[in-house]
Amino acid sequence: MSAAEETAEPDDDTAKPWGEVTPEAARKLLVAAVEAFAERGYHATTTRDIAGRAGMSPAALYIHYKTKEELLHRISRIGHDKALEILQAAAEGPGTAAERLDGAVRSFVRWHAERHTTARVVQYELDALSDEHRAEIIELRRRTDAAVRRILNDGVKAGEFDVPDVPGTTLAVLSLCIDVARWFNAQGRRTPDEVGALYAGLVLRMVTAQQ
Amino acid sequence: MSAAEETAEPDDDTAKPWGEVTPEAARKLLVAAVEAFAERGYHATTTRDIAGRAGMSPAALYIHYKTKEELLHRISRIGHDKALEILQAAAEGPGTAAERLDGAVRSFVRWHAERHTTARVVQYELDALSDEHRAEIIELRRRTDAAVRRILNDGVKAGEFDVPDVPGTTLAVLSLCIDVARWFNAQGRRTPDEVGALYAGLVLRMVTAQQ
DNA sequence: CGGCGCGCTAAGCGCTTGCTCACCTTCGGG
DNA sequence: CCCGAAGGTGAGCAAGCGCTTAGCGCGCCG
Repeated sequence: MSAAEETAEPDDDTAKPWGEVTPEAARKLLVAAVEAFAERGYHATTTRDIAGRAGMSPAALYIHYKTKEELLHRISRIGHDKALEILQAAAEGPGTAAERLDGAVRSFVRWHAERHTTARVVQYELDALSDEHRAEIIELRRRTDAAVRRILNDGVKAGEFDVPDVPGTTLAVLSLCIDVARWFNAQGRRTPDEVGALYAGLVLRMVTAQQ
Repeated sequence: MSAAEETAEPDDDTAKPWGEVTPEAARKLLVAAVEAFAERGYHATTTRDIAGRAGMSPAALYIHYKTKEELLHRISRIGHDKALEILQAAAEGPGTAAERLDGAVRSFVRWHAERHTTARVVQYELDALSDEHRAEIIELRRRTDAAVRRILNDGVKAGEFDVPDVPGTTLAVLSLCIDVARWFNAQGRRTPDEVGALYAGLVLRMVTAQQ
């Protein structure tokens, strides 16, 4: 398994979204599950539906995953890892706090728009996870929150931002970005880039001193 | 049925949330369904669970509602009516655009926080509705959107606001408010009033000219 | 005070669910 | 050239699902 992973290029997870899921059949099943969960929700999706979308028999699912919940966990875990990676890269990057916040919101929103099927599963199907799996994911979300809070704190310290309630504003910024997954429609008028630019501008106004 | 409704005071739907659902047993079932749908989601909730929470047998549900989906529709319809009422009252009220926007966000957020179980069902279980019922609800949401957009347009016309993209900003404002239903926790540190005040302040910064 | 109708229940029907199991194919190594 | 592991299938099991139906208790009207 790790030998197969090494044959892939190291950075192709942006180009090929589920490149880290290694047996071909397991990836096909996982992609099918993402689509189905995003469309109908976890509980309304049957294992027969997932297998059918992947062009396989229902039993094939259980060769690669122990349960339907394990499939959801794999999706949620990989998605949260990606989300955290995006925000931490923005938080630890160069530039002023304003520039980093702009980049963070822009890329986080773009991810929620471009990959809104995945994001929908990642953000709205937490309750369906088992207790242990949910706890693991919640820890990742805590770190996501911390990355944004760090940018805001930096900006306040540098005098760039005027933010009376940093934790509350962190919540609002993440909230705004995450909700994109709920309403974004690929057939709609706005491209992911446009939404990212719009939202980054709005967030910067929220934190900038009013004069 | 209308005779029974007339015996209630005209304005008690704020004090007694589901006062408009008239046979006592039907209301108990609906309240139980709201709790169950909010906790587990529509598809993961069984009719036995709803009836059990209401202290009745599973069959009792079908005396008052034709199907489980009809229950969801009743909840969604009443909830959307209430949400629209809140925003239209704010939009058509007196005061400057800034004052009306402040009031709109404050009361809309407060509703999503205080009644976050109901709001969660209303905002996140649209997909489970039948096609006709979903179309009816989407029309209500269009009007909700229009109420906020009207405030923003008024503010721009009056020179109070600097909003380059009114439809996009309308989306963002509603998005911010709606997402409260996802994360709000009654055991958390913030009261609905505090969140409403915080969010109203952030939204005003989003639309106010920067100078 | 008899009986009628309404609100409710116990039991269960037909179906779908997540998941299993016996079996089949394919294919690289001795 | 056969063999065993890996990956797949068809059929089906037990459990749980939404919903129905036959019948029960009880308040109300003649």
